[in-house]
Amino acid sequence: MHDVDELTDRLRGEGLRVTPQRRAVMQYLVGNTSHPTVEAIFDAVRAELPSVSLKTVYQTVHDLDALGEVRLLDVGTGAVRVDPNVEHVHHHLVCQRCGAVRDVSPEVATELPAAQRRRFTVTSVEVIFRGRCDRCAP
Amino acid sequence: MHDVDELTDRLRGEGLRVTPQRRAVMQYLVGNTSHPTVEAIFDAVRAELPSVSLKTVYQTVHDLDALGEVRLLDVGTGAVRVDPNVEHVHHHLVCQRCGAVRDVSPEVATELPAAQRRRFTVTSVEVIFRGRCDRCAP
DNA sequence: CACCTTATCAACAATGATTGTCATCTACGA
DNA sequence: TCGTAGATGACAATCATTGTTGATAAGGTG
Ligand SMILES: [Mn+2]
Ligand SMILES: [Mn+2]
Ligand SMILES: [Zn+2]
Ligand SMILES: [Zn+2]
Repeated sequence: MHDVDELTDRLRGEGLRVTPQRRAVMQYLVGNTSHPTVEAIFDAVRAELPSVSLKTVYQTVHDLDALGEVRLLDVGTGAVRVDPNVEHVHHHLVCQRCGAVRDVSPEVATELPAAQRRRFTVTSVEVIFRGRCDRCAP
Repeated sequence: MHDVDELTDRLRGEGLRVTPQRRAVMQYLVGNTSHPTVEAIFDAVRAELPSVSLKTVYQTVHDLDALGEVRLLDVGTGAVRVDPNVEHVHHHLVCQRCGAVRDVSPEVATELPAAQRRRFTVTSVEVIFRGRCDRCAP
């Protein structure tokens, strides 16, 4: 994800307007590695802008997704997770107790077996390791 | 997944009762490779038993899941998919156009990189290949 | 085989995440 | 500065799923 200034330019370049709400969402996401839910972003932004609505956060997150500045992940924790790390291909660790999501480098080989490669055009591969994070280990 | 007779025994063994509705759900799932949604099972069963309720199908599917006779997959298509193939470890192809889900043999190496293996206890790995199935290819 | 207990049934309401509607407001290019 | 496309926020609606409940029926027991 780019920094807020560049994101501002990109939004305007698409004919979209840059509002304090959008700026606050972007600021919160830049460099964030926690894979927050929309709700979590909402709570963070509300600390600055108490009147912001959840709908606006959804809106902004979707616009950033359309620009390719974030990715929206469904890792099975109930709500979509927002991932600003779009620069590096990577996979995810999901703690099934606390819901924490962490990045995994893509050393894992994820080629579709040749037999099926002819009958399916793969556009993306998602690998999710589920288990317990160190803080939640028994 | 076992056959209907064995499933019947297993349910009774758990003190659960075997009803025509449950039998119909099980019959539909045995050998089914389509990864149906609960709604799809509901529609199929309703053809035989018009009075069956969606809740009952959810109920049955959850009981079968608790028995380990099916697995409930969230592959990001909106509704849970029911997978009676619990015998073989495998991963999934998901067509992003029609929602079809197909099995992939687990030839893919899915070991967590050593660096992170110490800080996370993996209990399951899910690999989802997304793209276009042959019927939906442009 | 009839009884009794208790799980199941089906209708209905409720949930939680997300999206749609719409009247009002505002950013920003002209 | 102005006009307007676009954003905002309050609110209702959606969709998959779960909770509740009175009525029903399975099946172990005698
Ligand atoms: Mn990530
Ligand atoms: Mn499968
Ligand atoms: Zn954890
Ligand atoms: Zn398809």
